[in-house]
Amino acid sequence: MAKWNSVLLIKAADRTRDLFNKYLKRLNLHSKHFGILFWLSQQDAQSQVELGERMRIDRAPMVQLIDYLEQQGLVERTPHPSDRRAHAVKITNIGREVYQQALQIAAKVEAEIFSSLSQVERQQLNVLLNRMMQNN
Amino acid sequence: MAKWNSVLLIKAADRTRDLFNKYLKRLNLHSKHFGILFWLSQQDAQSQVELGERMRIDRAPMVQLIDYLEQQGLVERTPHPSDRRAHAVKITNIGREVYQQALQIAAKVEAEIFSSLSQVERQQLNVLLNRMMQNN
DNA sequence: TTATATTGTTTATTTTTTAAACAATATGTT
DNA sequence: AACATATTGTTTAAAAAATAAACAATATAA
Repeated sequence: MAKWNSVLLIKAADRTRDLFNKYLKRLNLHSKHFGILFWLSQQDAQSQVELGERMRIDRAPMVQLIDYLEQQGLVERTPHPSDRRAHAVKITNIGREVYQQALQIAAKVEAEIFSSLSQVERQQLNVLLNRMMQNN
Repeated sequence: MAKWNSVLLIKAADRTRDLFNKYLKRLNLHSKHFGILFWLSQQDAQSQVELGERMRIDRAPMVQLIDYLEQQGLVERTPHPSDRRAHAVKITNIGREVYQQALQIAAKVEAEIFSSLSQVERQQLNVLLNRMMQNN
């Protein structure tokens, strides 16, 4: 009986997201919020549309997510240097601190979710997933 | 810069599900419907709660999903042999046919999603994901 | 027997998504 | 320059989905 990678992939991801969301509640955050902080920590001062493209979130719901993070003081909307329509969303110092805590949670989730895999296997998985996601 | 397996996993799964849903529209199905047919083809005559447990879907929305599949003639509710509260949901002959077509779509999705991985790597991924999902 | 739990269902509530419209600005074309 | 078209962020409305609560029927446990 063949086991479909796509089925397994979706199942594993659902479980991971659920667990992550469960733990993130302690920081009053959702995995989508984490995603934004993640991408901003990769590259600061992105527009809302840019963030949405990376996260496959439409700009309409993105407004609320940024609203929430801004309200929590974790990011701020600043004028975009080259496009007056857009905002350059920046992570704040507090945002960086909270993101560090979120990273610890992420580490905990990883430890839990991938507990049945050895370090080498986790690295293997990383290589495979990275390759899959290469084109965008 | 560390890439988190959990982040990659969720992203890969989202992309996979989106693509699968896109193709499944041709059969007027959703990936959740496919999931039900998948599990019924693994083991027929399961109760709605059983199916829901496997798929992490509450019994309330499960009612509608089964309604839809029944309406399409792909499954039928039959009396449960040992529990008069429950239904034994069975896949029909038509359901089996449509499921075969859905499998072809799944194969196409797999081919597309995992195109950057070799056969050996796909097998590797399969082993890793299976191990992760082992406990339940 | 009685109390408690479970299955399937319906209804209502809440949350999310998606779509549509808008002003401001940007880009592309003539 | 002038014009048409596209894009960004936002709000609002509409649609879809998830969650919760309640219920009858039946099952299980005390």
